[in-house]
Parts: sequence; structure tokens; C-alpha cells
Amino acid sequence: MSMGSPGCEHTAYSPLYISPPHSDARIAWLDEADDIKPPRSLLGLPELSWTGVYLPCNNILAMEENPWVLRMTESPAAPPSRTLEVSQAPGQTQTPSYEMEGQVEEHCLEQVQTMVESEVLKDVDTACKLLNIAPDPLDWSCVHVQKWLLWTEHLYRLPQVSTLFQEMNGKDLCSMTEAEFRQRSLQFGDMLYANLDIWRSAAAMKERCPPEDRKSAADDDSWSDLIRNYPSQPIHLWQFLRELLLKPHTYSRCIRWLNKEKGIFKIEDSALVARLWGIRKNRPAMNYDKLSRSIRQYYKKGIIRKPDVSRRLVYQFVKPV
DNA sequence: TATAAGGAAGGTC
DNA sequence: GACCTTCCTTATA
Repeated sequence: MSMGSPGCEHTAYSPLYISPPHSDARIAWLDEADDIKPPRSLLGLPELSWTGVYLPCNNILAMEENPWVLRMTESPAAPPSRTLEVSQAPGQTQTPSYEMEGQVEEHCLEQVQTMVESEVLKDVDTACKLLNIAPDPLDWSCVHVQKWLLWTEHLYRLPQVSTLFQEMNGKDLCSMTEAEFRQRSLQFGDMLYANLDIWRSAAAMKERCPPEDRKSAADDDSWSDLIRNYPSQPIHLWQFLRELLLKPHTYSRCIRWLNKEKGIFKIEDSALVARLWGIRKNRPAMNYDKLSRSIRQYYKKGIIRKPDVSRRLVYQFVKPV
């Protein structure tokens, strides 16, 4: 892939990779479809041989929404044989020639790359919004570095690694080599280095591509527009909750819609939602008791209320999406 | 024990 | 003043 910074290859720990073809793509998909999760390599587990492109931003496989990727992977694992061309009679149309197949494959790979890059940018954008940090790690303060580390811990279910990088700003972090990351954390140094590399690559991509050229699905969302149009405003709790709800592939384990049309949602993991809110607001002591108090403040303001049939951890936006 | 509801005081912007 | 954050008491499942 061309998106890595010079000299920084995406290792097996990178959340971005294309796995080797599975003997049966459909079976491979079914193997994983019921339990969507970060790459096993990121969790220190052996690779499974499912076919597809993992998009860490949404915890999805590319083929889920892009059937053409599935078509591409359904071709035999072995490269096309040249014997077909040789055995054809002179003057006969070669359909398709090895060269043409190669071009098609190359085109498909380009499409995959473009799609993955787009998803990575969306992922970074979301994280930046939620954490209130700059996309470029070089611009991060010590506090931003800690936020990013806490975020990465949460995203990949790591043990506490943020304490290993205290008093470091973004420049310090970026100046570290992969070996230095491993020195700080033997088990997860590679992963953190690879993830940081992705952020740096994303920042480089952002510089190359003006934001107006990068339209995403979230651009159609009025709530995202609301937040994007007022970047200097501190994010409100209801906006934060909405952002989590709008990323169900990533956050459905901690918060999800029960009835999106009516704006009814359930907090599945109160401690985790509170922790995420605490990271976002830089309030390490945040807990669900305090977060729920803030939610209750919305009752009077008519932003959030309890549904008609009150249930524990279930709330309702007064104005649905 | 965890959650729900709301009062009160204080901090930050 | 708006919007939380923190602490508290009381009630409920």
C-alpha cells in the first residue's frame, strides 16, 4: 500500500491489511460475520484466513457493503493460467487475456485502496471529533497523546498502556522508532506504532486531498453537519451520545438504538460510555452516576427524556433523527 | 447493588 | 448564563 509513511510498512499488527484468499469466501465471511471485531493480529491472536478488507473505523469487512470485492475474491486462488492464450487459434479473440485480467485486478486493487483510505480517514475524523484532538499526531500535546492512548486502549481492548508514555507530546511520540515502542511495551509496542503510523498516513492524505474532495456517508447526516459547522464549540453530551449511536459497528457494544425512528436508545455498558465521555472531556473521574445526572439535566431542556415505558439505561431523544 | 431522580454548589467557557 | 461536574439524599427494582 502506498499510504504508509516512507520506511514504515504496515506490519501484521496493522489494522489495515488484505488477507490471503480463503478457499470459500462465503464460508470465510460467515465465519466472522456474527462476531465483528478488530483484526485478530491486533489482539495477539493467530490470523484467520477470511477473505476481505478489514475497516477498523466501522469494524466491518469491506465486502459487506461492496459485493464487487467478493466477486474479486471468488476467483481461484491460483493465478490465471497462460496456457489458454497459447492454445487459442490465431485470429481468435482472446477473452479475457492475461494482460486484461491483470488490468482488471489492478483496477480492483486501486478501488480497494481508495475505499480503505476513505474509511481510514473517516475513522480518524470520528476519533478526532470524539476526542477533540488534531488529526496530525505532530500537533498533539501531552494531554492529546494520553487521550489517543486511552482511545486506542479502548478500541483494541488493550491493558493500560497510556502510563508508559507519560510526559510525551505528539512530536516525541512520532520521533520514536518501532523498537523504542517495543521497549516501552513488549507486547503492544508494535501495535501502537502501527496505529500511530496509520494516523500519520491519514494526516498526510488529508494534506494531499482537500476535505471537499472527500465526501463520506456521514456527510449526509445533519447531526454530523451540526457538529462540523461549529468546530469551536465544545461538544455537548447529547451530541457525543449521538455520535456513538451513529457508529453502531464500533459502539453497539456500549450504546445502541432500540428504536431509531423514535430516538430511543439503550446504554449497554454504562461504565464504558462514561469512560469514553470522560476521555472526551478530559475528566478521568467521570462515571455513569455523573453522566446520568447530566442526561437528567436534559429532561427540563426537552432534549432527552425517559421513554413512556421507563426502563433502566434506556433514554429517548425528544427530537428523533 | 445498580440505577433513577433531583437538589445544591461549584467550575469553565 | 449555559452546560456540565461533583456530591448528596432518597427511592426503587
